[in-house]
Amino acid sequence: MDEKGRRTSNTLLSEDEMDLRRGPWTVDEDLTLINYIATHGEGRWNTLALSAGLKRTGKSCRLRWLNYLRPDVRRGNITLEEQLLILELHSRWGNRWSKIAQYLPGRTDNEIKNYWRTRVQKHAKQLKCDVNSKQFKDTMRYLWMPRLVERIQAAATASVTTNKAYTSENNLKNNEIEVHNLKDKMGLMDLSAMNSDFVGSYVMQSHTPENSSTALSSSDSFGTQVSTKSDLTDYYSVPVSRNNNNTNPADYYQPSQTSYSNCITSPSGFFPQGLDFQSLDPWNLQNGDSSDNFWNVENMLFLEQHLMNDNM
DNA sequence: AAATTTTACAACCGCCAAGTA
DNA sequence: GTACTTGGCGGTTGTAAAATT
Repeated sequence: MDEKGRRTSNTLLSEDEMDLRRGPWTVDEDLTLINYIATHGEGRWNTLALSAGLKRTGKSCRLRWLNYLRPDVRRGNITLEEQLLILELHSRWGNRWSKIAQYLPGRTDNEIKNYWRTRVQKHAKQLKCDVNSKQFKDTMRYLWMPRLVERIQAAATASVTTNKAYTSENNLKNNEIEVHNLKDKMGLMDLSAMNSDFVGSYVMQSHTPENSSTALSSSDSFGTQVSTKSDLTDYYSVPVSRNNNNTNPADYYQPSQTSYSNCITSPSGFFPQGLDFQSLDPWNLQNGDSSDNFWNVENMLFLEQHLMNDNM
C-alpha cells in the first residue's frame, strides 16, 4: 500500500472514504501542522496527519513541512554562490538533488531541482543540445562557472569599495562564522585558492544594511537578474587577484589546456576565433538588461555551429 | 485591455529500500 | 521469512503570476 488508503483499527479506508484533501495547502492547514509539530515533533507522518486532524496523507504533510514550513527553509533567489555550487555539484553527482541540497543549507532538493529544470535546462534546450551532453557540460564548466566566479568576485570587490566604512563588532563575528561556512562549502569544491580575504570581503556584503538587493544576494541565474550599468566594468574587467599570492578562486576552473584567464579574456582559447564571447555569457549585462539577451539569434547559431563541429 | 504564452515553483506520483509486525 | 508500512528520492504535473503579443 502506497498511501492509497490508511488502516484504522482493522478497517482499510480508501482515500475517498477519508475525504483526503489535495492541492495547495491552506493557511489553516499550515498552522495546524506547525502547531502539531511544535508540540509533538516530527516523524511517523501518517500517524501525525491523523492525530493532527489533517485530511492529508502523511507524505503530503512531510513534504509540506520539509519543503515549506520548516523554520530553517531559505526562500528567495538563489545566490550566485549557490548557483555556482549547484553547477559544480551537479557536474559531479548529476541529479542527486537531495545530496546536492545537503551542501546548500536551507535549500530543499525540490527547490534545487526546480532551479535546474527551469533555468539550466531551459538554456540547454535553447542551444538544442542535451543537458547531459559533453558540449553543454563544457559550456557550463568553462564559460558559465568562471563567469559566475568572476561575478562573485566583482561583487565582493564592489562591496569592499562601497562598504569600507561599514564595520561593527557584530558584523565581524558574523563574518567569521560565514567565512567558516563558506570555506567549508568551497572546500568541498576544492577551491583551495579561495583565501579568507576574498571570502571575507564577499561575506561582508551579505551583512550590510543595504544588502537586500545586491548583485550577490539577489540574482537570477543565467543573467536574468536586475542590475545597473554601473556594475558593468566589474563584470567585464579581467579578474585581478586582490593580493599577490595567486589566490584567485577562479583559478580552480582552469581547463586542462586553456587557462581560466584565457577563457575570460580570450574565448578563442576554448571557443573558435571570432565568437562574441561577452554575448555568450549567461550573466551578460550588456545594455543594462540582462534578461536572456545572451541567447540572441546570431550567437545561438554560432555556438550551435561550433557544437556541431565539435561532434564531428 | 484582453488574450495568449511562458515561467517559476508547489505539490503529487511511483518506485524503492529499510524497518516492523 | 514475508507481507506490509513508512519515508526518501527523482520525475512529472498543475497552476498562479508574469511577460508578451
